[in-house]
Amino acid sequence: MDQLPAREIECLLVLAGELHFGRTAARLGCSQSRVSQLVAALERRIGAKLVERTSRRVELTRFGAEFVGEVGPAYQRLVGVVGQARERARRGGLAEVRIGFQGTAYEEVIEALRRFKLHCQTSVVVTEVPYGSPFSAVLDGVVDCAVVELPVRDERLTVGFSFPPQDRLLAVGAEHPFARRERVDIEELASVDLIASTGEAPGYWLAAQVPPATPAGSEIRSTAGVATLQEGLTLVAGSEHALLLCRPFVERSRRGDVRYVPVSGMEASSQLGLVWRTDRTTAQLEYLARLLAEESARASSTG
Amino acid sequence: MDQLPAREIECLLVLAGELHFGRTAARLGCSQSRVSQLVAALERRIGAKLVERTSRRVELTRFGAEFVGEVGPAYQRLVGVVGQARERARRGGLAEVRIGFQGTAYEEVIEALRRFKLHCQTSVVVTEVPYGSPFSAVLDGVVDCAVVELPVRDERLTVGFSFPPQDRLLAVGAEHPFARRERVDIEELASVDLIASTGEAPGYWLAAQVPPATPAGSEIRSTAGVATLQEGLTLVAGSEHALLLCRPFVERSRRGDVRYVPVSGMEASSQLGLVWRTDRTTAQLEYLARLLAEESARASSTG
DNA sequence: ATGTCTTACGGGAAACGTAAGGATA
DNA sequence: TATCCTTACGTTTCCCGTAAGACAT
Repeated sequence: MDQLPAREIECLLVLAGELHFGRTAARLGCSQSRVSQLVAALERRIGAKLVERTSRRVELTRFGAEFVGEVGPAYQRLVGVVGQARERARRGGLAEVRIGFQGTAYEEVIEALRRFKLHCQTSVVVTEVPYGSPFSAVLDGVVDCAVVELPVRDERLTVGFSFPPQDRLLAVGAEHPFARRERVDIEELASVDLIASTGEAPGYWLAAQVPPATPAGSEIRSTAGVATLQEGLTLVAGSEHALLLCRPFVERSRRGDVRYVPVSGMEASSQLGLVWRTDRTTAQLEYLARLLAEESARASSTG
Repeated sequence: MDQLPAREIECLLVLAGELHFGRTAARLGCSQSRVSQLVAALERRIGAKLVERTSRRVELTRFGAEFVGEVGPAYQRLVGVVGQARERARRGGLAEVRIGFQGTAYEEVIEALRRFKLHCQTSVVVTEVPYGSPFSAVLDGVVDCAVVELPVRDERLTVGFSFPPQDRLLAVGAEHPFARRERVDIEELASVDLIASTGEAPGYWLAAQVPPATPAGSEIRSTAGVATLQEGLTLVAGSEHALLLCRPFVERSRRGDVRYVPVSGMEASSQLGLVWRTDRTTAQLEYLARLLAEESARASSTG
């Protein structure tokens, strides 16, 4: 099987419209004889006369007309696809951007995505990434970027934007000793059993989410692990375990059988950020980061 | 706008499947370095990295994967269309054959068409051509061939097959002097007013359908013309005009207000034939002619 | 005679392979 | 070191334009 004769097809399609070798040559930007050669070559390749031509008249054969009718759309489609790809590349973007989220998305993120889709003319696919493995999906290329809990210390990952830090609350069951407290001190965490995340997250990240010790050095117990925060809440509701949560998540998932207690000394200890693979940095992702920054600034000034 | 990079696209598609330059080169029948060059050229042309490659690992970029997903189907479709055209050309046929009929088609013609469609894998479009202009549609290329009344004396037209000659009957109104006759002699046509065909048919053809004189030399009047035979019958029914018809047509269109009288001396004077443009003779049309011959022979032997 | 398509032919670009280079495991 | 992709460079192909030829009006 030999090569697709793109030039010859292009030539035939133009000739089918012009029915004149000279004008066809002009539109193609080549010599008239070249048109003759191309058409002849295509006819040889196909094995049938496509164009009926005397020195005075040019018209398509019935076979040629049929061929043009079939090849034309297919050819135009292929040209269009390549052209669109060029265009997208010029604007540095993908046609479909897949974004992962840990838990749920802020309102300002939703608004940023709306503007992003509009401006970049891309479709956005939102996926939830496991709470315990925030980076795997990004590193594996399952998503193009993700909004995840920081910190990220990985050469392969870039943090395009960091949201303002948020407070952390301690979630405990209604029967828990801390359930009625207005506030607990961070050193008091030594007396609870914190729920950890199970997953492929690196140690430094897990330690940031579930501190292994208080600032004073007392060890913090952790005998249970969960894959998602919802699982964690369910576990909290019916046990002595406790769970550290950021404020935005708490506001989105209050439930009656769980109490949320501020922790003194942990103010502004939770921070979300937009992360992507460093080797897949694109203008498009950087633009998304900028949009998030704008929307975040707007939200903090009006809210 | 420059050329469609068919080779580069083909190469990328194979590489997307193999994820290995060496195997891709083997499948393409070219050198490994050529694969590298082609991919690099395509990336330069598109303006984006399509393939992530180290000396140890080859994988598509997200952008590349998207591009392959779009280009692949379009490319395969175009290749397929060209290939199908080649195949059709090899078997010498059209994908859609348009056949014209004067009046209606015989049963044996229908059967021949059925076999034709099956064997040549073509679709058949049946059109009615004006009775008075049987050749125009063929010459203009509106139909690829036509079953029409002979004779045809035209260099530009080929008669692929002639049906057996059929008798002609004289159609007259119920009140016409000949209405109750068992038979009329051809010389008696001098006393009727024959309906002629209006259209672009050549003189010799019109004369054959509506003789201007009897064999003995008496002139035959003709003061009215119609475009179709149905019009002619309607005219006959309510006037003194008469109309010459072939027997198959009479059998298919009897009406109560018209009488059909055999004409002595005009036996076997009507003949249908399959006609096409000489300069568009194809094996496919010749095959259709052969099928008609077979079916015609079968019909005359069994009927 | 003029406009139009085809054929012949030569120059030059680019398609391609070989071989050397460089990176990774 | 072995594998595998890239780069450099020379060869060959064939792309393409010029010019002459053929044909119809």
